[in-house]
Amino acid sequence: MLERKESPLVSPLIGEKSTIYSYILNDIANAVFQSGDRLVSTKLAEKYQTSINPVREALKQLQGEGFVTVEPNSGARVARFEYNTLRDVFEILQLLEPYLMSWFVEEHSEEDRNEMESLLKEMETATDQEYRALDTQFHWLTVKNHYNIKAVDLWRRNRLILLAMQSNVRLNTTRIKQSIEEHKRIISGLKNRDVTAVLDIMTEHIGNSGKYWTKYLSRNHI
Amino acid sequence: MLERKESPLVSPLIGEKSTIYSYILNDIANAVFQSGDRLVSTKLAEKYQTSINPVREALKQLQGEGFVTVEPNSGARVARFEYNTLRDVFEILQLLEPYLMSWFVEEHSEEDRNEMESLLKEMETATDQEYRALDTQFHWLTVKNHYNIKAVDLWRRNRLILLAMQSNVRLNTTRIKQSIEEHKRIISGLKNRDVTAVLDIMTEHIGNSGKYWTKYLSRNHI
DNA sequence: TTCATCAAAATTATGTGTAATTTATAAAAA
DNA sequence: TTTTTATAAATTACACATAATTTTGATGAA
Repeated sequence: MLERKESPLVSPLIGEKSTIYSYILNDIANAVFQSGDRLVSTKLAEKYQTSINPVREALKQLQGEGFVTVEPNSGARVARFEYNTLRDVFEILQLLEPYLMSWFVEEHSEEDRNEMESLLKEMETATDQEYRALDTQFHWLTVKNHYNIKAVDLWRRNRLILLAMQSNVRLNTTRIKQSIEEHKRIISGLKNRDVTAVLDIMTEHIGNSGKYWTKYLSRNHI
Repeated sequence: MLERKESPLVSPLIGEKSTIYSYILNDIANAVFQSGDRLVSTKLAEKYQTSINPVREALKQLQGEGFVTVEPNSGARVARFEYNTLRDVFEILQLLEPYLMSWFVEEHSEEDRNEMESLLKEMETATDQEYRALDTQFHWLTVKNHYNIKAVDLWRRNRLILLAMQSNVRLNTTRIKQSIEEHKRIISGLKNRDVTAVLDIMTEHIGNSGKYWTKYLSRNHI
């Protein structure tokens, strides 16, 4: 189709790579197209060197997945990611993560844990952009093999919305340090296969993250 | 577009009525199109008296929502609803229902409760087809006004999948009686605004329903 | 200035036609 | 008989064209 700068940030969460669908989703997740932006099919067709029909179909699919809203006779927009959305997404993740995680605690391999630890090492020296990518990889590792494909997909989509909302914003150092600490505790809980301990940390982890972002958003009147 | 027999069964869960999208979704939810059936765009265009582009777009949206699978260069099919799907759907509902319900316990009006009681009355004399419709209405009442739109939508979609899987099958009388009893207990819990009691009954209710259907499916090797 | 009105431009919605691809069918070879 | 291969039919994918609708912007009246 067209030259596209790679978006390594989101890659694990977006499967197929070379479709208009994934181009647009990448651009949404990386805030190239931001909350509320109009997605004009003719413009997109030009951008991706194709005709409008494939674009419209991609937009319809993204509408079905909740990333795009389509107003009849008025066109498509990036879904509005604002305060309420963030709250809703976090609350859904707070239901999903423990469910997905409890399976992982029992079933994960030592290999998984090693991979997590190497991710954690990278986190310690990462910039905030890199940190978000690593954090995503870390959690993706804990959900991607779960038997409930629908739940995994759900998690993935909500996580992408978070990424889209956050990619404009810098993480502060305190929150990163706190977050790394929480990841460490998760790993040690996994080592002991201690389900309740891990779930406790997880809920705390998501809760803290949620608090951080809702505070951020309310401070900035989004 | 075209004459369509109404599908009162699913109506509350499918919003807009006169689009190709909702026609197809209705037909899926009512098992006119069944699990795995091919959805040939030319045929559908003919059926709904339109061209293939709108059909393709509707199918793409349904793909995004998980009702349809699309294999490139091979076409669309109704998503496969089988044993694993049922398990996954029930497990997701088991996460969602308590979350949505706990809000309803606190916030519902007396009017809501009256409506639920009149639904319950109808249930006592309903055929199994009618029973499913009433049951759906009953639960829809408890979730539709929740502030978390994403969660509500999620519930709605999973519920539709259940309907699609079950619309072929007769409910037995014992299960209906048991189910009515559970509904009664839910209402009385609501009256007392007793969150924990209602949630307990809910988990039991979903659990029983899940058990019934997984048993049914495994017995019939689906 | 502010509001209402109307025409032009932009954009969406969808119908039609064609190339590319896959699937189905049947004949030929093992 | 079974497998392979070739051909025809069906179907998808997409470019293009046109109709319908909305948005924009200019003009004139209050």
